[in-house]
Amino acid sequence: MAPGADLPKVYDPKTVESKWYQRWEEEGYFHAVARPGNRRFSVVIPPPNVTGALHMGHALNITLQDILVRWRRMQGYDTLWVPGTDHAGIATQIKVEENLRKTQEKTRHDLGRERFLELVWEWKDHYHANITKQIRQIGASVDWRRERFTLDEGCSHAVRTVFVDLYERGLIYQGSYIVNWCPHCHTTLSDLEVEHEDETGKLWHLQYPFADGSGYAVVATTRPETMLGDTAVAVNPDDERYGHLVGKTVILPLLNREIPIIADEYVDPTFGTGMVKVTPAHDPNDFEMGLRHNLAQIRVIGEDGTMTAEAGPYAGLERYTCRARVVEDLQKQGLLLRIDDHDHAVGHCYRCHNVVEPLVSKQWFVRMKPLAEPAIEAVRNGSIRFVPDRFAKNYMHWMNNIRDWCISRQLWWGHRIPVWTCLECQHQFAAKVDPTTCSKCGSQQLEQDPDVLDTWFSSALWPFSTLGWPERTDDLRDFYPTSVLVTAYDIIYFWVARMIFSGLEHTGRKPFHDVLVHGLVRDALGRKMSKSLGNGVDPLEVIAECGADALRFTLATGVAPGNDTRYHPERAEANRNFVNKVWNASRFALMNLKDYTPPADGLAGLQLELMDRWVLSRYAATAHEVTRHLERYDFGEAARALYDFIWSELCDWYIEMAKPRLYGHHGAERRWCAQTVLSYVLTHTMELLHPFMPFVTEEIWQHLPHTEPSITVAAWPTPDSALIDEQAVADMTLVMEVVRAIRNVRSEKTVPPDRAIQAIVHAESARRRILQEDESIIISLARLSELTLTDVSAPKPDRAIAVVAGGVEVYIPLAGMVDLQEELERIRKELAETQGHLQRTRDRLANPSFVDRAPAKVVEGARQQLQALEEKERKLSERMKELK
RNA sequence: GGACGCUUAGCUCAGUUGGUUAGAGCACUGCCCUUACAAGGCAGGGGUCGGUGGUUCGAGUCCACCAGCGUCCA
Repeated sequence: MAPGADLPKVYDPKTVESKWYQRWEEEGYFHAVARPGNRRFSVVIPPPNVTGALHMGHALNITLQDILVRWRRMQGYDTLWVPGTDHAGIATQIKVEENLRKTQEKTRHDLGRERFLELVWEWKDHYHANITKQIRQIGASVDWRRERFTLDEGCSHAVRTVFVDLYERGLIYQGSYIVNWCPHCHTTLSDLEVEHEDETGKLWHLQYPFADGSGYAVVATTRPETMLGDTAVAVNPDDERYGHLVGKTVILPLLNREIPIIADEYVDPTFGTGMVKVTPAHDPNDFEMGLRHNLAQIRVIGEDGTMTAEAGPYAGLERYTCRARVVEDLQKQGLLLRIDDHDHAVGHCYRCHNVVEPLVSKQWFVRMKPLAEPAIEAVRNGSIRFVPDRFAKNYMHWMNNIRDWCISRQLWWGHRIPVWTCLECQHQFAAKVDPTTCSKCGSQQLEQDPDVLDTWFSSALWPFSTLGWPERTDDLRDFYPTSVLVTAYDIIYFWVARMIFSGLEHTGRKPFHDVLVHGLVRDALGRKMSKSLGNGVDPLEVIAECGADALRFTLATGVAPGNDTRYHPERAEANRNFVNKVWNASRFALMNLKDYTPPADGLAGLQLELMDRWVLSRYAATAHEVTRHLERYDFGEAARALYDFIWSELCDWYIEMAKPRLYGHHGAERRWCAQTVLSYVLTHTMELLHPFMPFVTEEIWQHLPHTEPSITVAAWPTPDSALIDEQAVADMTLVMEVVRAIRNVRSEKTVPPDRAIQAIVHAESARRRILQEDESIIISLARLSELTLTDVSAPKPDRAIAVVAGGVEVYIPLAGMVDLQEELERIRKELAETQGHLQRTRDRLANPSFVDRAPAKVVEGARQQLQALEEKERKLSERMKELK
């Protein structure tokens, strides 16, 4: 497009965003190609739930990744960002089941496994289109040609391979252990999937009569219904109160079962009475105790949350109804000693939030200890780096205390466990390919395990399964290990830890170099966004209102590394305004670049003026700063540097200063020079801003002189350090200070903006020369009718307001507006401030320790400051005398 | 019980290896629809950085303890 095409006055994100994303995708800019010998940058997206909708957390996660990916792509890396989605076993199955119940009043069992799964796949296809569209709307520069799904053929193959390998090496085993059971979702959960919440409950003190009739053992419990499954009473072996009881038996009330009193270290003598009931089938600790003492496991609560036949007269009762009945019956029998209030942690299902029931069940587990060791080492020795590093501590703690991972789920939606049992010879074996005959006896009577794997089992393989593992693909060779994994801290254990040990175990290499951890997006009140609270903010709504660029910038600037952030609509609006500012500055530039032809040799050979050298220096410094911050994953700081440069320097000063030249008031040559600098700075600033705001920057950049077809593949700016010009910055500061001083006086005296006033500046020759060069700038920016520059020795004007700025005296004769008393007061105040500051600086420099020990640069800075302050004080004092 | 985080302007938050007079957005005050932008411009008010003690020439920044809030783990 030709430079200078007319642009609308207000930026409209909608048309621009859809247009460019489509173009980028069509042109294949996001498609990664590994060029021999080139640097690589690869990322796999944390796969969102395929049937979910993107929330603010995803938007943040995707934005941060996209900033990194776009930046590295521009830096020339072969950049791959693998997109994809997760089948999310429980969450998805629940949704489809609910829908089935609502629309057809059927359960999955009515349909049968095969038909039900067909339905889930349809459901998945429908929602998949939705979520990938959302990822596009945020602007994610992912390689759609490499999109993956955790249940697709390749991922499934990887899952099979891993499972069979671990199975055959004895690292996957089946066993009856106590597991977390969700009676609502009808499946086991891993320890991680249980959320503990403190609840106010009761502590019931129950009396179990000794079998010999010598009295009662008093036990305290928070779950009296489990007493039906008690198989012992335990005391601490060191508890002198009860030592003599060990070996005796009690009669379990209600069921009249005789159970032993045992001694076990686990019992806390200070809890309750120091005697506890032991229910090995329904409590993790009791389970362990049961194993140590060879106690029977009597399962009295069933998988649907009702009491089993073992509960005798209570069989069939719902667990809480049973609790009430047990308490009532014990009370009737006089065996309920008392009830205390008691706060305790209760486990809830992280999906449906019902109370989880610990029960003994036959499940599949991964033996974790051997897998954890290399995973611990990789983080310990820095091979894998957490950013911020404090998260490594959490990881280590969890890994060091890791327990075996229950991986079987009683669901249909997921990777079915690839284990078959021969109905003839009972041989059990795992297989990568569905077998038709028993590997031992050849029988065709095979039965596959009905359960599926924990969704996280497949997610754990994501960084390499998506690249083609276990095949030795080019992608695996070129892009694995991935560069960085970007994720929120709430899934470090669920996901990051499991990817690390899986990667190390199965590929022999770490899955990624860095783990960039970010926080959660909360609502304006600091609450976690959730469906039940209804406080979630839909990122797409924000995009509709403010544009994707504004949303991205809001998310990028609102975060400190690893910390949670609150979403405030006002901030998105503020950034929408920033996008509009960028738009309008560019619009102005383009209006003044209509007939512009850039020089062949860049900036060389231009007659650069002070303002040019200044803005180029500030631009170069900004470019270095942005790059430095990105290298440290400091998105917020990088964005802030750009925001400040663009708004406070480029817009507020450079563009304003350059206007007379751009309007041609100073001839064609000076106009062309200003055009060149403006075009250069704007173009490269758009490039720096592009990772944060991909859409608006592309739209603007396309209107500016360019060679590459798209800003997405433009080179990341690495400005020549020679552009850094400290002298220009210092000189420009003087000009700006003089302008500000005059504006300040105008404002205080409420001089109407359209009234031009006079100013007389007394300055020594060096400063006078600088001001002389930019005389016209000062005149236009401060709205002067006349600017007189004279030597400090010249007589001071009468009846003028005087201010000291940047080491020069500025006099503004305002006939009839100068109030002597007011003027004296103002100067007195400023003098006092100056003297205070001066005193502090003198004190510092008078301190030999400071002069000796502080870096030379700091001391030199203080000396210069002292000089400036002394000069200012002198001038103010003189003025004071004159007025008196 | 253990670990971690937070506490900075009225509100929400930044503050990169300790270094001048601590920043931003929103809100607030005054002037202005000046031909890029009123989703804007110019000028301004406002905080001593939760508390105490310490290290240091120098602490919002490092250390210790305390308080409040929050999160994770057990």
